[in-house]
Amino acid sequence: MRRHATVLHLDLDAFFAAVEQRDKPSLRGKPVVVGGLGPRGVVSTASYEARVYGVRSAMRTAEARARCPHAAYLGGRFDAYRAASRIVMDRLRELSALVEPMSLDEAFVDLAASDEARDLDPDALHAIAEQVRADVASRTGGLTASVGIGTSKLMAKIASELAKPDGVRVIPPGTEADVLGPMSARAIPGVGPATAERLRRIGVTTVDEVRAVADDDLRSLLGRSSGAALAALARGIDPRPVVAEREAKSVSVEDTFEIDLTDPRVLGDIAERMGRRVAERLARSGLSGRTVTLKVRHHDFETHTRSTTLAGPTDDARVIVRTARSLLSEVDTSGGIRLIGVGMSGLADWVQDDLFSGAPEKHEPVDAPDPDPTVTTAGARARPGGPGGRRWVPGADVVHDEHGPGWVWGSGLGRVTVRFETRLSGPGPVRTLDADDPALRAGTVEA
DNA sequence: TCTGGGGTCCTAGGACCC
DNA sequence: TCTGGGGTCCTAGGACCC
Repeated sequence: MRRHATVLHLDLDAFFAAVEQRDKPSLRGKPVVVGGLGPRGVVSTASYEARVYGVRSAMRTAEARARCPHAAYLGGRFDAYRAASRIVMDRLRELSALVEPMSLDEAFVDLAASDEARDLDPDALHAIAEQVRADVASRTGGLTASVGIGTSKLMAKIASELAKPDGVRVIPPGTEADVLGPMSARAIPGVGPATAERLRRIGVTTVDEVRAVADDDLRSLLGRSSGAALAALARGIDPRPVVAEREAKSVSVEDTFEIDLTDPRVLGDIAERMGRRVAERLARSGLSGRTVTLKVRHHDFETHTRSTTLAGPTDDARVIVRTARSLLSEVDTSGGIRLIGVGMSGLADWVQDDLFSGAPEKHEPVDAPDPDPTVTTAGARARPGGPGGRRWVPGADVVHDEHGPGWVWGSGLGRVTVRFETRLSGPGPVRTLDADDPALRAGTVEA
């Protein structure tokens, strides 16, 4: 725990709704709800005027309409939100170089890395927070923010929550336990509905009561990692640093349909479009990924994922789309599907084309495919086999046809062997073709 | 007119390797 | 030939956050 309160947390009040009220004066002072407007939409943000009627984030929009029929219901204008967010984050970076945005409307700032915040007594911190809030309001055209300051991310976040709306709260060092103790265990980040229910069943509802539980008991109740984390957080111990840049670990796109869909061809086309969007976003970020995941939510909300890990990273829309389609073909859609999604993980910040050009542009690929790749699928393991030289074929480690994925099994003497197999179909056809066959690069080898 | 979209982290089991 | 422990990778699911 830090000896000084050097972590600041800023949270914009009812952000999306506030931007709408700022840009449309007729909405000021009135209930505004931003969220999905379709039959299956949910509330993203409710203005404070709408909250009076019990409208909350994550509530179904239909229920919000029932509670507050006279509110303005808006679908959201993310370009405007992004622009406002950028202004706020820039202001925070004037305060300290170490700013960690958590979302468009929220960020942590490490004041220990600040030139401005040298004086760390509570009154001085209060003044800094008020100055930031005033600047945010003037630069964004009137948006209000709540600011909390404490000795850790946990305490700063708790403080901004206590400051809401439109306020400041500093939790001085040494007072953490007093502030935290009487609060609901739900106030601790990481304690959601499921964890709160488990705690309730052993008679624990407040932070003080969490603190009274032996660490070992918390671990056996919640798992090793979560249990240990909760035991520490309940005591105000939170060593998590403020981190300015975090690398993305996955990229995904998903969509809930207005009505359940059953036609595999329609669903396949949707998966195709999603795969393309994932590829675009990867390419725009200069990323590629190895694991393609298909997410399917059935009519009854049963949700499943299916994934395939490729032998090497790609941002090729054709490969992503074919893999997603192949995964979808394993799913029974006859009962009705309400959502599908396509995602990519196992990201690398280089793309396979770099290998072709022979010159990695940004970084040396630290986890580049082994020159003699061993390819793993769920149920089948293939390794480059056969006598004679073997050669890595960039971009062609996985190819597809109607049999599912096919793996480059081995190559040599200018020839490449491709074996088609999936977990479901088992070993399939084998083809041998010239190493420079364009179908290899294109991933369109047929069995 | 039940339950969004984009993420992160954790757990657990099986396969495989040494 | 049998047994086994530790580490890593992969898949799937769950909880959580904003």
